Amino acid sequence: MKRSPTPREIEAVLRKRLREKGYKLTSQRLAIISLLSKDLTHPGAADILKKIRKSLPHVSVSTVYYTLDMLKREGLIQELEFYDQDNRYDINVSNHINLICKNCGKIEDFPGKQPYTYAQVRQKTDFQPLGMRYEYYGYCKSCRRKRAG
Amino acid sequence: MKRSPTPREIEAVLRKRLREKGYKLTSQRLAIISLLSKDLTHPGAADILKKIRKSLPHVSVSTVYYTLDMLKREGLIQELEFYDQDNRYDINVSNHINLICKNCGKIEDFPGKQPYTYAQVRQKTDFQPLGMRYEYYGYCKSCRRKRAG
DNA sequence: GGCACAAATAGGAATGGTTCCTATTTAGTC
DNA sequence: GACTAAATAGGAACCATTCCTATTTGTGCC
Repeated sequence: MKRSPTPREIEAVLRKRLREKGYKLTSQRLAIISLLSKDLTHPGAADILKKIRKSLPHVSVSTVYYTLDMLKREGLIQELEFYDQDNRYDINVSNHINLICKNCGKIEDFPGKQPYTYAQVRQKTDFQPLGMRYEYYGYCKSCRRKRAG
Repeated sequence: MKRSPTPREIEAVLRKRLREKGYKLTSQRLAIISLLSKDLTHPGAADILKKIRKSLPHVSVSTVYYTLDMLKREGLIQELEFYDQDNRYDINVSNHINLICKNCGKIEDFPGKQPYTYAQVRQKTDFQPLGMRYEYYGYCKSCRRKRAG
């Protein structure tokens, strides 16, 4: 059984990939990849900005977007768009199912596999998938508990 | 085997529901539900505005959004948010899978069933789903053909 | 260590889909 | 036809994201 990589290992891989591709390892970029390696709550651009400004107070909004866009283009992170919420960013580039709480905004990963493979979709419809999103909207355990009283 | 309702039947149901709930049947609303009953391409707000202005030239942007919001709140249509595209509106409120072409923007329905029921998700994770979205992004048949030459 | 240069950043302006505001208009009812 | 609450038109406001550009910074080289 293959264990999943630690935050430190994930971060090291990202640093290596960026260096290999000739990207400069600026303090802003290192802060962003370090954050995304550890924070698995799929933070949005505003969250990321707020958090990295704790160590780098003058980071600009445009730098965060520019960096996220670069990481996305390089396939190192995944950008997720959600219903009634800002975009979120996820270090997990594999396809998976998200459970999105309409009350607290938390996003969990669903422990189930992709139900139709790209090949199955292609075969059935002649549509060639390159990406997918699968999301459930509702209320998470703790928000249901609060509502019940 | 139950046949699917005709556009005329869908429209009649929407009119009936609105009247029952005490909504006024204005010319703008009738134009919008008539369009959504016939147009199964999941049009966006801008499309809808453009099309209904052919018969009602002074319809405002805000009316279109206000009406779509009302239909959505009443559960008569479904609002869909997409990656890199404006919102779209769909008369089909049942859960289904969309195939979205990254080239021409066309959205097809995938002829497969919902892979995890709400009950299954609830049971597995303690998360209570109320809605879902399942989408594949890629290239449709005709766009692949064009690209091949 | 210091230099040169392209790449990256900060800060602010611009964008554009959507929402908000409110005076005017209208569908439904009697 | 008149009344009234609901709906509409038009434009302003909003706000996440993108664009613009002068300044700063990492990297490679000496």
